[in-house]
Amino acid sequence: MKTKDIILATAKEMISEVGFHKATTANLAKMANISEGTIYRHFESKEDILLHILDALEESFSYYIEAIRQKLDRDDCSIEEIMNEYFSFVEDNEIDMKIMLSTYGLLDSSKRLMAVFLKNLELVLEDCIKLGVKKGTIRDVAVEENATVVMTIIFGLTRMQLYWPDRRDVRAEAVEFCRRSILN
Amino acid sequence: MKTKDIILATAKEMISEVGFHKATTANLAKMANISEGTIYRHFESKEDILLHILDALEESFSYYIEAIRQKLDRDDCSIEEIMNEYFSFVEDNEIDMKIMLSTYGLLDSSKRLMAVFLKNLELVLEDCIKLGVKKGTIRDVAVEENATVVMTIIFGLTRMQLYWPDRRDVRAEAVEFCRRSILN
Amino acid sequence: MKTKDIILATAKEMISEVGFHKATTANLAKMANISEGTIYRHFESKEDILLHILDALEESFSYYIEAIRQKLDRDDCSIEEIMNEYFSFVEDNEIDMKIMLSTYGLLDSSKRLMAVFLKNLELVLEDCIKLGVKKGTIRDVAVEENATVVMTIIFGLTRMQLYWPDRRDVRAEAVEFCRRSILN
Amino acid sequence: MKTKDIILATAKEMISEVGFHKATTANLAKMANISEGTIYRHFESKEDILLHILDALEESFSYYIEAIRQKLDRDDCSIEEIMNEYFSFVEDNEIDMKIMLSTYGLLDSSKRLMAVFLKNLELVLEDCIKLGVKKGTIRDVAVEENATVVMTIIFGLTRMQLYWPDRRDVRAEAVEFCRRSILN
DNA sequence: GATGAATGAGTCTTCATTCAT
DNA sequence: GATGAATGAAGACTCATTCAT
Repeated sequence: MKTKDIILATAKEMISEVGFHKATTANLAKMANISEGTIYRHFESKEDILLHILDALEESFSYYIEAIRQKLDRDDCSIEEIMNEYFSFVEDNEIDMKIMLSTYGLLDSSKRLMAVFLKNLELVLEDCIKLGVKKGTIRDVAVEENATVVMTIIFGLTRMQLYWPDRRDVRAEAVEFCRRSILN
Repeated sequence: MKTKDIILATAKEMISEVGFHKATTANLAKMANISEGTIYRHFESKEDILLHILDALEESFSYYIEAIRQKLDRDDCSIEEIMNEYFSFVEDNEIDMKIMLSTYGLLDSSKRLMAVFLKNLELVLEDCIKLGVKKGTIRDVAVEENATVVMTIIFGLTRMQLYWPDRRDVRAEAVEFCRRSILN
Repeated sequence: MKTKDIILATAKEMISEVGFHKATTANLAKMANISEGTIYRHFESKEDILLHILDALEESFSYYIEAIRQKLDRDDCSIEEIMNEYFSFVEDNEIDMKIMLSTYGLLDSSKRLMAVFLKNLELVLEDCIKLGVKKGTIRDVAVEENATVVMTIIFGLTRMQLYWPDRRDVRAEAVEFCRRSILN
Repeated sequence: MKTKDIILATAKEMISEVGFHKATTANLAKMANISEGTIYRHFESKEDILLHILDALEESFSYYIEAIRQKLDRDDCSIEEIMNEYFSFVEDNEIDMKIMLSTYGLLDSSKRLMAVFLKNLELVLEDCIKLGVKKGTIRDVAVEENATVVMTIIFGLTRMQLYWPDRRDVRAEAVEFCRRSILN
């Protein structure tokens, strides 16, 4: 494992656990078993580390969205699929997601990325609902508003899952909840 | 207005706007038109200020819960009422809510208070659903799981509302969404 | 003596002796018997200290120039007087002058101030020579060019005096040198 | 061009442009298209590079002085010749001269070399004036003091020329100025 | 000879907290 | 109660130098 990746991995762990501010360069260096100076050989600044983490997450997310889009194009995608795949995505990117959520307000990039998440999730849900309404599998509800509601539910659920892992996992019930509400 | 309240009010504004870390005691003193030393005559530490803010919020929340409970006792409370009243509560305590949400992860007290919010909201929803099921106004769904789902929706929605005020307000649609899902 | 003045005085001494770079905030604090933090209560940055020193020097210089100008207005000023008074000025502001000369190249303000010195000295010499030529006490030489030459001599001499105090003091001979060259 | 010479040439350029402190080994390596480690294969330290530059300048200067000395021995040298040849010397060694002048105060070697410049210039001027006085071409002035004055003028002029290249060039007028003052 | 990653001491700066007045 | 100057520990970052390859 390259030093840069060690730094990145250690930083991910630290930031997700104690937050960006308490993840100091001194602690990071100690935990990664490198010197503080080495951090700056691989990253321009402490913020730059965060940027790299967020960039990687953005790329991962774009793949998820791309996969959903392809299914939508093949007319082969349901709300529950979007939800479940997103739940999987979050599980696979747990640490990065926590970092994005916890650095919102600290960094423009973080806020921007979160907007990308919200917008894209909303758009695929819109398209999916539109399709469902046309096919008759989904009730004739206001498309945009309901897409936003479902997006909000998804987002709220994953946040709960990430930050309160001890709580009852209701993702499956949430899917059912949505099905009952908008499926014919 | 007493000095202590001036400090509290100024701190609220600053913390909700720039976050706990960037709200320095120096800035706080300047904005409150007092000296830095005075802060420490009224509070033990910077963290202590936050604690006071959270305590006040907890008290406000307890009134809200109490009101709901009384309605429940009179058998006079619906899911939408709980939701709408909570939305009102959040609107009335916008700044404090933002502070709680943004200091989660920084302070144990903050996390504890949030657990109080989640738990209480969940409990009243549970009772409300139980009652509804008994009365036949609500479908025969798993009570606890659905209470958790609705709670998650409510919580996700208010966070969205607080942090993305520019986004479409879908609180009314969300209420409808829930009604369709669990009402008979 | 106020803390700010203690810092300023200590900084002057240190910078003039070891240079701006080696005059670290840690050393400054130690030598001034204060903590490093105190420096930043009185100055915005290390550079800001230097700026204060240069500003004070600029003000002192403006008084010197003003005095010369008044003499010129009264038609009561000779080249040797300008030279001797400037030598006195430099002696009185020895440390500050050394700082200006040694921070040239580090700071725009320093370069700017030096330009002020050169220009003003040059201008009063020009006026003085012009007057002398008119009165017939000075030979009919190119005014501007000779003013520049004399200014350069003065400036070179004072630098030598400041940085090589062990060298033979030839300020008096330099005055004579100039008199022989341009006086009738 | 050998690696050592590339380093030397690049260092000269950098140091004269941005100063010794801002000319970091990292930048130097980058600009010279070598690795940082290579610098230390050819020089003991960053300071050592400066030493080499100064040594080379000292050697060049010794040739200039040697040439003047030979003319003096042939009784074939005037003050203006010494001045003009020195001006040429400085023009030919502009960068090195700037480095010496700007590192004075940073390095003992630099100060020592400057003393060599001053002393040698002074000595040849002394001998030249002595000769002139004997031959009757120069007035009967105090030899040593006037040598020092002329040396100071020369040194001040070249510094001005190097650091304020935009200023009016008065080297020719300065020569005239000196001629008027001490020539018969 | 050359590389370039790694080092760690040192730099400026910030900020919650204390205390004499 | 109030002040505000002083503190000092800790923060992010820099850079000359080393060393295994």
